[in-house]
Amino acid sequence: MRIATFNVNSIHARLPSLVRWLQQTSPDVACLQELKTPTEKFPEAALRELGYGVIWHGQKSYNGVAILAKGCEPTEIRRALPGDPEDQHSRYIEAVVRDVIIGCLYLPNGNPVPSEKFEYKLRWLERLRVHAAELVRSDQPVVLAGDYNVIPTEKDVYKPERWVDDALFRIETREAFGRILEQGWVDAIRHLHPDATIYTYWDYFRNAYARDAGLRIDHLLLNATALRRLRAGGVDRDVRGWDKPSDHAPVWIELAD
DNA sequence: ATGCCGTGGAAACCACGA
Repeated sequence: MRIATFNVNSIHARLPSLVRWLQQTSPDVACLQELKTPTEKFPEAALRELGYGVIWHGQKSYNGVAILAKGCEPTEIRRALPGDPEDQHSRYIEAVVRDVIIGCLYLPNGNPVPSEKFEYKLRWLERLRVHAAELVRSDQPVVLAGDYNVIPTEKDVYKPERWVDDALFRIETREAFGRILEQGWVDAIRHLHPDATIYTYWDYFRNAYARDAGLRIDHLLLNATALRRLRAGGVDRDVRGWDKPSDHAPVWIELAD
C-alpha cells in the first residue's frame, strides 16, 4: 500500500502535473496540501475519473487539504485539528482508508519570528501533540502525513546556519516537533535512510532546485503498528523538475498489506 | 542572501508562502 503526501501549491495550477504524477506512481493514498481553492471549486470530477475517491476541505486563496484513495472512498473522521474551535484555517483532515488511519496536515509556516504567526504555529504544534497522543496508541496503523513546515535537524537543510532564525528551524519549532516524536512516532523517511541527504522542497528562486538548495519539511510519521509494515519510502524528486512545478516534491512510503 | 518566483484575488498591487 503506497501512501504519499504532496504539497501542490494550488490544486488548479497543479492539476496537469498532479494527474501525471498519480498516473505514473499510482499511490493508494495521496494526501494533498495547499489546495488554495474554496471547497466548492475543488476539481473532484477530474480526480474521480482517475479512479480515486476523495475528501477535501478547501479555503478561499489559502491552505486546504485533501485525501485521495484509489478505488475506494476515504471514511472521514474529522476535518479540523481539535483544540481550537475558533481556528478557521483548513489545515487538517483525517480519514480511514482500508485499515489505515490517515491524518493529512498542513502546518503553519510561522514566519516572521517573532510574530502572531509564529505563536500560532507553536500553538498548532501543541494541539497536534495532544491529538497525536491519542492516535499513537491505536492498534490500527496510523500515518500522519503532510507539510510540517519543520526542518527536524541540520541534516535536513542545505545550509543550516542560514535558517537558525527561521520559523521552520527555530529551536522552539524543533523542540515542539521533538515532543511529538517522543510519543513514539517514527519519521519514516529518516528511519529508512538514516544518513542520506534528502530534500522535499526547493525555493522557486535563486535556482534552488538546480543547486539542490533544499529543505526536508514534508514528513510521514508512523505509529508502531504502521512501522511494523513499513517496507520502503522516498521522494519523487523529478516531479519538482517538471513544467510548472510545485515548490514541493511528493514523498511516499510503501506499507505491507 | 533581500521573496529574486508563483499563486490567488482584487484591482493594474497586495497577501502569502518557506
